Amino acid sequence: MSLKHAILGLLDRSPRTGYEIKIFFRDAVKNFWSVSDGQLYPTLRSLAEEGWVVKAETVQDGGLTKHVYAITDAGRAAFMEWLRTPERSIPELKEPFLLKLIFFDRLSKEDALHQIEVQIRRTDDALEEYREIRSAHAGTSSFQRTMSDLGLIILEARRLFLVALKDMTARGQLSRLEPLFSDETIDLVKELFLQVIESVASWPAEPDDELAGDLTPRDEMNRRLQQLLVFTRGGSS
Amino acid sequence: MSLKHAILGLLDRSPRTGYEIKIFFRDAVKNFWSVSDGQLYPTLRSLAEEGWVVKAETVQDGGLTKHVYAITDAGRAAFMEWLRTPERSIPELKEPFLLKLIFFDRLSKEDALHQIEVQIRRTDDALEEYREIRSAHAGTSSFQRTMSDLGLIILEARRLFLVALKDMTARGQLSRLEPLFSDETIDLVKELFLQVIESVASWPAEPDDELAGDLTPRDEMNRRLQQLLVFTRGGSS
DNA sequence: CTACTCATGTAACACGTTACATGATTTC
DNA sequence: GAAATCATGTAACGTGTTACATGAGTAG
Repeated sequence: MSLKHAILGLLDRSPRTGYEIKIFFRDAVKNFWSVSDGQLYPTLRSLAEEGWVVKAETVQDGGLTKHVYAITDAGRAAFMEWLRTPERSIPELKEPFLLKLIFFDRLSKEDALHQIEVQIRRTDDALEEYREIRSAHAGTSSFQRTMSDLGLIILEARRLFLVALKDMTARGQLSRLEPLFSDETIDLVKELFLQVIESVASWPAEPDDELAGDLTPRDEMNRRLQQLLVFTRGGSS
Repeated sequence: MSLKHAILGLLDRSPRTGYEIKIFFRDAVKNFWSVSDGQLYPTLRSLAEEGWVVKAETVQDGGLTKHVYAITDAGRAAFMEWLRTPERSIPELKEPFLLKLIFFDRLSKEDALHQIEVQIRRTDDALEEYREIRSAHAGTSSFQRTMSDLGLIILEARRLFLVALKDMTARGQLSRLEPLFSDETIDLVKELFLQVIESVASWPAEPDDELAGDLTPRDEMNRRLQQLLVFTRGGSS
């Protein structure tokens, strides 16, 4: 169970109360893995029963009762074993919207378009939240922070799909027996991604602070991408 | 519950057996929404109890017992109500791998890299499966078919993230206080996506089969993207 | 004095997985 | 004759949500 082990990981950093763990999942892991009260507190009890955590302290902070949990050696061992075990699967795209999409031919064009628009709005909302997370993390550094990078890039891809789908639906062109994106388009997007990766890979292995004022490989990549956009815009027929 | 209503949608197309529904979820909705036997058969019974489906026929096909289910008027009404109700939320990125990633600073560089590589391999496997679905759907047309477009574009984005993460990890550059992708990179990728969308939007409203031999807007877009790739490759410093 | 946040929990339910159980037909 | 596929189901368990329940402190 991932949640149990993630809680152990937090307690391994420092002992904390159920409420503090709750705040972490509400704010720090926002949009990734939400945890309800009805799941968190029973999980803490279950962790205690397994001997992986102990209720270290019960503080009476001005009438309020706080239970501070701490990890045990057994808990630490269980956590590290979980952490070292690679995840061997990736999740399905199990969205209720996609299940509904199968039957969209039964809807009027107006109904279908409206539903796709709602999805685009929700995607934009989520993008906005990820941008906020990114801002909040600015100047910090960790694996955790990179998660907002994934959120942004995945949601932009999702948005691309939805807008293209909306467009094709509006024009009634889903009957043209062609995919939304051609194989060539997918391959080209893939190629573009590869170029981004190559640019990242061309960063110097040793950070060289003395060159801070100069053009970094990242700047260079952005300059190239920028030019590329001007190029395609200008070449529009 | 989405599954119940999706089953109703299938039965609304034509009556079928539990096994036929099972095959649909195994093959047609592969990688999107898998359903186990232990969930399917109880769900069918529950649908019957609610009066949304009826066991229309029990065929003794050479010793094998087949139960053919058919949708009722009440079932049809429930299905259409579900179908017409827009999904007001989008799913979280609830991947066990991401929960683990929070604590990757506790792993050795080798362990971290290995785990990221496993994820990349699984992503490639899934991409391969989506390409197969695309091929299987070639020449057909429906909303359902577009789902593989989403799968491909989302997985390519995921792959971009993983490879960049692996690269930064290998170089120990996650401590450089900079995001995996800069704001500019995200904006530029977004711009590129917008151009793909614009190209899709510029398709003629009326399919004109007589121009089939000519350069379609899609071909035109691919030509531009191709040029763009040559341009950035050539401009490499 | 009202509403919100802090703080902790329980109970019922919903959804989903895994393992088990049975038995016939078809393919190698 | 062994293995895979066709065909249907049950039981136990794991995970997660929603609603409920309680009570103190703090900001408007």
